[in-house]
Amino acid sequence: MPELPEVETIANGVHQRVVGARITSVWTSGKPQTFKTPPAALEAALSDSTILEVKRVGKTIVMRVRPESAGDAAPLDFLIHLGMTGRLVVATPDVPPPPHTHAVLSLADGREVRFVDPRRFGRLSLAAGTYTGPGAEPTTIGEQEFIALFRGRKLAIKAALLHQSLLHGVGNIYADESLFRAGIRPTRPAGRLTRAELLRLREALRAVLARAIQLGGSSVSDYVDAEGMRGYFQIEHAVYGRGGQPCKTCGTPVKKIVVGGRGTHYCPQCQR
DNA sequence: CGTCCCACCTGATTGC
DNA sequence: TGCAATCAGGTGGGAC
Repeated sequence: MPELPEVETIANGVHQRVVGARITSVWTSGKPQTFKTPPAALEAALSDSTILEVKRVGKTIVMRVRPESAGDAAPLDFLIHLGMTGRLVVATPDVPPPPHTHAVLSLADGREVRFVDPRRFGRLSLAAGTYTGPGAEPTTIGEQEFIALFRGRKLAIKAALLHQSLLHGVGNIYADESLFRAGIRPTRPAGRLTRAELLRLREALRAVLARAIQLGGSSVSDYVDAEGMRGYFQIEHAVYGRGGQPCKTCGTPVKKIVVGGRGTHYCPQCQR
């Protein structure tokens, strides 16, 4: 479900609500697929800890906690990956937990942080040290570093943008939207793009992500932030989800194809 | 190692 | 209306 702008919106919203709160106990559904760290270990590590910070790294929500019990215990990173349908919501116990709730952190003030995930593609785990993610941050990466990511690569630029060990945080929507804004066809081999095209792509990506964060992300079906609010960037989508409809720039029908197994949208006129 | 493709799940929508 | 097929914002592992 969520890509960088959606994950950032959720992380910021949860941070505002729970920073400084103390986790008193943890409940888990025990569904094995959801837990990269065994549920019992998660419950033990997070119970009686204080939430120092909630932030985004790539598409992962990082909840940094300090264990209370063991005096000078080092802070710990609790990682929440939302997969396609995951949600992280702050609620009060009088609101019944929705179906597919897989983890609940009970806070000392009575509120709960709930992880809900119908398709169970999401993952919960503890990081060994400070989590830095698998790749580079698309919002802050420099020009030379960006260009170097794609050198010599034969895969389609669209597929390369989705490769999290290169750039983390970019998903299907923002790959398509940034390629449109840069005027680059998604099927082009990544290593064949010119320096000028890659610089355009870097700028397009930064602009698209910044604008999407500003609008609270894209709500394509059921994505909501920590407060249950929808995002509004989908209104500004130029190509994603617009197959067959006229290009907003030139009127040519937007094409929908499959690249790297993912639905891919582009304008055959504007993107070369 | 780089790349491709499919499995992993549930639910909403489309099509017959 | 009813039921089956198709599709979905993501990853990770196996095959080549």
